[in-house]
Amino acid sequence: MVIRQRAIQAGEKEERHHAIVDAAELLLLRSPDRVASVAEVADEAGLAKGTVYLYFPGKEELLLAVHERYLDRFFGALNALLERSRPTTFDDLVAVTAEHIVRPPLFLPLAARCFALMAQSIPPPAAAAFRERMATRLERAGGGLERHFVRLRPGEGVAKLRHSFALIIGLWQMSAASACALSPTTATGSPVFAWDYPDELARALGGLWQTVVDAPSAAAA
Amino acid sequence: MVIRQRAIQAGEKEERHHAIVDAAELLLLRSPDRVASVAEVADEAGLAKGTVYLYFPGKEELLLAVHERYLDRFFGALNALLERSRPTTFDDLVAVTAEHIVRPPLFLPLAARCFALMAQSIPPPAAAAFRERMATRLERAGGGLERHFVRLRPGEGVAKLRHSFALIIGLWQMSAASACALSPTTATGSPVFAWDYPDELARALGGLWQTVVDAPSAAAA
Amino acid sequence: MVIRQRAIQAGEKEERHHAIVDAAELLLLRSPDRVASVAEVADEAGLAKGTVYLYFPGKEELLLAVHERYLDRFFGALNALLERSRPTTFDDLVAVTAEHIVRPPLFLPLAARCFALMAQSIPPPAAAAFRERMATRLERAGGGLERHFVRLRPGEGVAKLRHSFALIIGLWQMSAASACALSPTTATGSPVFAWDYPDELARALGGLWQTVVDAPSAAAA
Amino acid sequence: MVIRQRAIQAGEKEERHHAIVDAAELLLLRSPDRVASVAEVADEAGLAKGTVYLYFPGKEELLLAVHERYLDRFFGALNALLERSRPTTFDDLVAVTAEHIVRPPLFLPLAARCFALMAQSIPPPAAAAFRERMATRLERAGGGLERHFVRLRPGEGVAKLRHSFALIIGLWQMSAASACALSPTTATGSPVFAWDYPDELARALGGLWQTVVDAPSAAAA
DNA sequence: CATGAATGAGCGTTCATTCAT
DNA sequence: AATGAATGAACGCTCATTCAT
Repeated sequence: MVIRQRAIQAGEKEERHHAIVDAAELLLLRSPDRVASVAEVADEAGLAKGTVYLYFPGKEELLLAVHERYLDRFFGALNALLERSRPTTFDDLVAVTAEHIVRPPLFLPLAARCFALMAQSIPPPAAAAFRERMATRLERAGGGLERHFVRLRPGEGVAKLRHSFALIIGLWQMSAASACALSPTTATGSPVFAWDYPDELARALGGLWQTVVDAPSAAAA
Repeated sequence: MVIRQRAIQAGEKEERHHAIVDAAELLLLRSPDRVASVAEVADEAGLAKGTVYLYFPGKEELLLAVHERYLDRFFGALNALLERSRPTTFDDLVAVTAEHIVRPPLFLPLAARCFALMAQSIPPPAAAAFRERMATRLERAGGGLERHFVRLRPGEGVAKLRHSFALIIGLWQMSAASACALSPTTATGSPVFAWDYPDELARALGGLWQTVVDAPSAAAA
Repeated sequence: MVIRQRAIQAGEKEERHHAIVDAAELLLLRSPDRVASVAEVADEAGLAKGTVYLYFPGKEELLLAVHERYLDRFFGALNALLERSRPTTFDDLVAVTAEHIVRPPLFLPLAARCFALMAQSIPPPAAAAFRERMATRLERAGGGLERHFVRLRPGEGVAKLRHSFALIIGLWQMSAASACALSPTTATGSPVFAWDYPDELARALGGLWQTVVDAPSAAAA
Repeated sequence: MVIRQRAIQAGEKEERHHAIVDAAELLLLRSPDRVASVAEVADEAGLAKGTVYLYFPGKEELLLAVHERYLDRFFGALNALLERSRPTTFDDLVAVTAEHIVRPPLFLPLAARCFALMAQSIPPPAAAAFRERMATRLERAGGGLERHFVRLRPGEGVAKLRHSFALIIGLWQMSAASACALSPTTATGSPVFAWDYPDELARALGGLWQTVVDAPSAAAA
């Protein structure tokens, strides 16, 4: 095996951590239907299997790290949007969602898998730590939403975010489940399942946010 | 080595099929965190392992069959509601959901698992067949909704149903993921994740249906 | 892999069981310093790895089965000796020991390993079952000894047997530990460790049985 | 990343050596069923993993060092006993054995493990060196025994010691193997294995030494 | 001297699926 | 139709040891 430099400086250590997450992500992208084995991840990162375990307690946590990176990007963009001085519109929110959640091919399948992981394979302390980190981001974004959308009462920002996320995930799963049988032959019997995820999501979110967004002018009046 | 009667009669075949699904469901209920092996299911059903494969092409399809039975019960109740002569209220819908989706301990975890299955393990033809069967039920229920809720334009009944289902599933997964780390110590740092699924679901569905439901007087008029 | 006939008759099953134990024994003999992996054993037996687990709950039990077969042979010979009509002498006992314990190259190393196994890796119920089976043989042999050696009071037969076995095992371990460093260069500094196991064992057993054996004529007189 | 003083002084070197053995012993005592990893030992000693390898060629030798320390204590006490001016009785010997071998919770399990080690994992030169050191102690003690017990002919002192040691070790292993399955339920079918190690050992040693000890009057005469 | 990051061989076990009987 | 014996791929994790710094 290629012996890379040892990571002795703190910075180098973070780099290694990063490299492993990168490798895991790459492999996930390359074959979306299966989770790569730790051996494959290590190989892709140019490290030995054991080395992965110096940086992650286990395979689950590694997967979660990939997921968290995507979540961070999304929340980063969302909070940037909400903390600008300009007002934020519903369309802005949809755009951020499209950009960071719908467009990356990994976000949604990974999120779905990680929900399952959290509920069974991740050791409770790690799960709790993850949850706490997410809570911080959620609260910040929730507060931001309440500032921009005056119809949201205190606490409703976080709740709306939660419901939106649930909708995004749930709808994607239904879409993915439906889509699997469609590709080879386009012979779709019923049009009930022939819908496009991004469009349908926009409509669904529209329905969920309708009363919050509908007439900002009215609130201003 | 008990050699059972052959299930020659058509009725016996269906009975066997049923018995296997029953066994799978029972085992799923008995230990919710793991999926029973085919051997266990066969054992519970009083059959040999190989016999299960005479009735189901594989383990996935067996799981799907359990899921479908729950879905059938739900759609049966929903369609019964919508096809009565009396008007149906939003509260009626919530009640049916509570009764057939939230209350049974298996519906939601099974649904989440089956979505994942459909997207990767179920052979496309089987997935398509399942989808078709669901499509029938969905369309029927969607049409019923449009008759009872006049604000729903043609096609919106099915869409609203879809969105609701997505919300129900997505929110449950978030709830399950959060809940895992909470039980032992109630010391939750942030209240952002400390919520009750049924309550939160009611609120979320309320948000989604708000504009459809808001003015029942119109329907009465 | 070679697909052997399926073992459907009870006799065939025992044959398979036997074949696996044979394979394990052969591998143990071939490389005495390591325990073969289950894969190797299966391979040697011409079976698939999984098949081994149809016949043994785990690797430990397999090893124990090899050990037990040796023990059975020894106890078989010992009890045959004690249940003849002719009187049994101490030399007879030594001969049986030499034949079934000292001569087979596997008995002693395996016994030592199995003691360690019993104390940690074997699940208690299996260990208890093994112990019970041995208890039966021990008691029978102990009773036989008491009939042949009149100086042994009730219960002392089993005890003497136990002590003898402890001596046999313990001395062998000391011998094995000493021998390891002797083979390559015969340059033994001190003669304290330069002894031959069989000889030394005979002397040690002589010491242990001296008062039991010494003057049978006196007892007869 | 604490950088410790270099152990330049010879005294410091020995201290380090000692500290590592102490750590290993402590960990062995703390969890008797498993052998601590080198990392744990290093940690317990407040050193880095690599440092352990500056003081010991490998893990086995470390274990052996712990064992040897116990052996030294035993031989120290035994030789002190034998080199007093007062006569030594068999009961004195039993008492020393009880004090230094049976009572310390580590002696016997460690001895059993080390015998296995010697026979396979320890490199022959190290094993030979260990053997030599033990030979010295053994011969000295053997000679002492011959002075105190007149029935022992030249060379029999060492032999009797060897046999006793074999009996002590072997019987302990049988005891440990039997004990494992007894604790939870005292429902032991057969009493053949229900015996107490210290008692049984006393009886067994009594049998082995009987002819040597029997007539103390002769020594007194 | 001391460190600790990196290595990578090693292995028992499960279980969905097949197919000879 | 039913059985259940046989298959064999798949994989996470530990930990003694090395060696660059």
